[in-house]
Amino acid sequence: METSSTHAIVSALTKAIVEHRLLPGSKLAEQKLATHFGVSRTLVRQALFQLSQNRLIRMEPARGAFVAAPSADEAKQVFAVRRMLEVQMTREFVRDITSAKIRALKAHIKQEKEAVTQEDVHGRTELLGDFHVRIAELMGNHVLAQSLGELISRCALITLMYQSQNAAQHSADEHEAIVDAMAKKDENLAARLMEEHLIFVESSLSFDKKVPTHDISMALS
Amino acid sequence: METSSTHAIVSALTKAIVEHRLLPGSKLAEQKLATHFGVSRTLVRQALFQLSQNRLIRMEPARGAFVAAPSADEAKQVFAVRRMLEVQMTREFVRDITSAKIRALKAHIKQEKEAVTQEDVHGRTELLGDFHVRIAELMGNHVLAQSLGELISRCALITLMYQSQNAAQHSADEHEAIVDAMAKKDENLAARLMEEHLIFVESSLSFDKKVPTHDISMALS
DNA sequence: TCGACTGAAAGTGTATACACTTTTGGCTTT
DNA sequence: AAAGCCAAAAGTGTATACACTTTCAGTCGA
Repeated sequence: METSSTHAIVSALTKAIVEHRLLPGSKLAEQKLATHFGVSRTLVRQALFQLSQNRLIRMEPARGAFVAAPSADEAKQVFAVRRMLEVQMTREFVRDITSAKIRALKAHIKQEKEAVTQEDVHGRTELLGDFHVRIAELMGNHVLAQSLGELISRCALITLMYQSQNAAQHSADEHEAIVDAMAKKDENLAARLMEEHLIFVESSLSFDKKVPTHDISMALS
Repeated sequence: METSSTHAIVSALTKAIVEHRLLPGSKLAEQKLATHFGVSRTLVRQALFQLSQNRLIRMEPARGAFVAAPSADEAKQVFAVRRMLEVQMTREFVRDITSAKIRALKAHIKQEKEAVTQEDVHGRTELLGDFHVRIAELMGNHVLAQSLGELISRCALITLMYQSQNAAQHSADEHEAIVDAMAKKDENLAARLMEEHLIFVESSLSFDKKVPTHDISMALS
């Protein structure tokens, strides 16, 4: 099972949602998606179910699927979990660090900075989130990487909408400071910086904006 | 959408898998499940997809669904994530503790001990896992509770199979010690006990046993 | 006797059909 | 002109159909 068709649909929709080409609240009509992707509603439904489990969309009985619009409260909870997880992750990462891992993270940050200066909004948001997943992967813990990835894409729905370029620049700088502390094997400093970083990201969000909705085929084309 | 039929199937299968009435490796044939639950394959497939996302089953293309058999390595990773998450959770829980929360946890432990002395294997495993989720719920963080719940049911597949009554008794005792430390608002002690507890649970597992497979209708009846 | 072939049975993957619910647009009524 | 109402259109929820793949039993050949 799990033929690649549905996976392709999930990926395309995830990307569109996280990049805010599909805005929170947008209706995702099954038949429209089906014709867009050239498949039957069956596969679209499978994809939508999967997305609803990732909390990227919500499904209302007999009414259909809509792009999720996480509440401020939910966002706070997601960030609280990320802090719990990532502070400890940072500590364990430092305990088992190698120069190769440091190099990998520094290379990543270089990419981030380029995306920021080029004002590549989609690219930069993806990279800024990937930094955290990257650490998990470098630890070799795929379960951690997956869990964290889900949490991050869940709040990407929020961050991307409201993160200014300034904040993005700041994030990249903080990533750099974290890696520097890691390189010095200063576990406590790295952990503290990571915590402060997450607190900063969270505090830089504003939840009082109103968002319009969007046309599906335009967003996916 | 998300009509309750599929949810009922997911619950029934989850329970059967976690309680080891369906053993790792068992085939879950769609038509058999469909007739068992009195629905069409459509709904069964939805349920199976959901379970595969929770990693309770794995699906092979054109071959079908099988109860997952997590590897020792995967189990280690899951426990590593749990430690990261729960040590911090314990700290934050202590910071915001009330006597009502302590009472709730103590009541829970009482139930655990009863299940252990009555050798109620299914009940005790559920309760021992629920203790951890309960803490998350008492913090009011549903995201945390859900994430943790998924991790726990994922390794329930492992723990239940191999946990002896001795180990279960020991777990309940450790839960008690943790709550005592919490009640004293000793954040460091509570966190350390939680970490040691998780290390103990993990170390008490053995992965070298072989498991037979099972008949579906027998397991679900 | 054992292994390789073969065809039927069983099972999965996707599309379609159809009942039922929600939405929509216009018509009536006040 | 605005509110309520009804029928048609659109959309969701579940079952079924059908093509294709895997599995398995039985047969043939070495």
